[in-house]
Amino acid sequence: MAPSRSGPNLSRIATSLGVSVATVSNALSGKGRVSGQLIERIREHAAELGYVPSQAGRALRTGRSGVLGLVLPDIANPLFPKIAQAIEFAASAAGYGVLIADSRGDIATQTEAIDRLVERGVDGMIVIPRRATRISSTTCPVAIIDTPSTPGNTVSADHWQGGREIADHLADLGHRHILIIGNNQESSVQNDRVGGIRAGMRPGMHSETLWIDRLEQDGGRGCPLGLAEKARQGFTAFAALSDLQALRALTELQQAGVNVPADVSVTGFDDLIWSPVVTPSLTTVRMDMDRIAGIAVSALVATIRANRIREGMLVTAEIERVAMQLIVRQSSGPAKPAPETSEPKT
Amino acid sequence: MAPSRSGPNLSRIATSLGVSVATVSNALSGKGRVSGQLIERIREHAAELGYVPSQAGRALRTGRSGVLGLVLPDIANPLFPKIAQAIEFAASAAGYGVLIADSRGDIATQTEAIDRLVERGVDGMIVIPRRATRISSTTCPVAIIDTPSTPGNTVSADHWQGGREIADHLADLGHRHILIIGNNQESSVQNDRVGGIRAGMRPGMHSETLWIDRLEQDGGRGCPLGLAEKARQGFTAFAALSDLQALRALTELQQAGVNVPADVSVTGFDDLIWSPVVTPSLTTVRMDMDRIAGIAVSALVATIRANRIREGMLVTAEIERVAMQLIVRQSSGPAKPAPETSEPKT
DNA sequence: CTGAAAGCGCTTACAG
DNA sequence: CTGAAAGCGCTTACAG
Repeated sequence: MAPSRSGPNLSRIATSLGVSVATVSNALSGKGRVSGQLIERIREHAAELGYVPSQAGRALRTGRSGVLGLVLPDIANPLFPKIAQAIEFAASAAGYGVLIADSRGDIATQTEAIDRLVERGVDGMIVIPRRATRISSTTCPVAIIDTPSTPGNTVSADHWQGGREIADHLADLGHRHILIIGNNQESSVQNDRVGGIRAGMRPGMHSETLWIDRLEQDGGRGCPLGLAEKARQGFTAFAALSDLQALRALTELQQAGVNVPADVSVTGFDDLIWSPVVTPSLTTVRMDMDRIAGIAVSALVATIRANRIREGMLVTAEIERVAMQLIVRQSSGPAKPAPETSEPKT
Repeated sequence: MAPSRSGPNLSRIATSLGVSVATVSNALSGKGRVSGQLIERIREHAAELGYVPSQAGRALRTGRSGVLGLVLPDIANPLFPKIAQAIEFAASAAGYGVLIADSRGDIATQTEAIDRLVERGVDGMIVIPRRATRISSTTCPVAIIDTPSTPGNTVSADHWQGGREIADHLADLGHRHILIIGNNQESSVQNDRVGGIRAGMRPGMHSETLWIDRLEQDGGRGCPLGLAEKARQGFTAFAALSDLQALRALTELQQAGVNVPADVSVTGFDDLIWSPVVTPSLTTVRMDMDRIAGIAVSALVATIRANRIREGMLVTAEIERVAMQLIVRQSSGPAKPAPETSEPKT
């Protein structure tokens, strides 16, 4: 015999009330024609019994699980918790549960994670892909959150425009020599940001990009990036491609006795949790996670509602770009007039 | 008619192979007695067809969903992503999916989230409760991750012992006047940590606790904690109750021209992502998330496997405490001999 | 070793 | 307005 559930089911409510299960189902869902009075009685009784509908039964019957999958590369990376939260908000507002799968930054794991989600019967999924992965067609609708430079049905922040915001801000403050600090030349997000910053250079401005190998300091022993030296060479603004790198830059400069923002400005990207907490608080650029998550989830939900499941379905035909917003805090300020040499040595 | 799935089901494999669904099911699961040869044929054919078992059907039949719920207060809080990741690892290694529910720090939402997870048919759940919440008994096994000071079946890091590690470390370095910095007097985690630090004070040592109202700086305009002044008063060590506060302290001191670790030491808790990244890298105390998650998940899985679902079942009779580990980095060093006054003014 | 049958809980045409 | 019945896909005793 199949095991029965702990709680009451439709049939128990039905017999206990002397009506049919169909009527109970209709009354509870408000779908079939049931007299107002009976609806009342049934709902009351169901609540009394603490009836909880079985998702398994419903899913089997309707072919819908009411669950969305979320695949991300590494939730411990400080950028993703916010987006995961925004997706959970949006999904749960739309009545969906969220099944997470952390692909641990690994492509094979990502593929496997996607398969597992399909097995679990998700109605659709949102994938934040590992760097430049193409998602092989799956058996359910997929929305991708990535860079605009990724081809396909993607929603994303406009990282390039975010870069322009930074460039404009620094230009307005009179900075002419900008050191861009990144840690991953393969990242399309970082490349888009660099592209935006460069495109925002005005006549007489000049930028140079420093790629850091390792963000952590080796064994805690410290291996400075030589930023104080860069400041001496004439760079007055340090534009990091993420707040984590901005933090690295900010603290190294402070430790070296370079004052931020009096001597040099530091900016970041992403408005991560510590940005408003550090001294000086960090000027950065924020993406509207709620908006991005909302677009992805509602595109997904619309597809699920409209169509039956089809092979490798993608939910957005066009790429959606969501504007990033500049947050000016204390770490950026007017450029100091160049000291002796106006042209930094390279 | 009920909608049929996109992919093949047992019945299709069965007819296509001229055997019964029971045999196919047995062959695939390896349970009933099926001849080796037939098993081979069936599995091959299933793979060829790209058969994916329906979780809905299985769940309905077995009463198990193969999914665990994870309820947490705020996944954007930097402490939780790591634990969420560890839980996802452990669960997925045990063959379970993880449905997340972010309670947004709100107790009502937390209750609702738990109900929703039950509706979705999770086999068990892990709750990281909002501050000092008691979990009302639910219809499925529950494991709680919290402080040891929480009563009930809880697994947790030993925050008190973590505090002792910090106190011992600072004492060994010769520090006598310790300023403890916290931001939440209601938090049992922070109180346990304070308790541990205080308990580790040696004769001649003295500590004072500073509770910060707001971690962020108001509107980015800056509202210093007055730590430089505290340093002048004779405090040589600043023990923050979390790395975020440590970061606040570290950058404020640096900005004020106080050198860390030459002038004063700064320590944190939790080994968050930026701890090894800042200059100087941060001495902190780490909890073994993998261990905690492993204990919670395996206790849950064992309960699920052993018993049928019962009302408000709790999975661990005893509180499990997992030791925290001191990570010494550059932000802590030998105490400077006290300047003029050895007794700090309070 | 293999198959026929029941049943998990639900929803949805359809008949009354 | 209400009910009887079919069926979603699976697993598990049970019979052969």
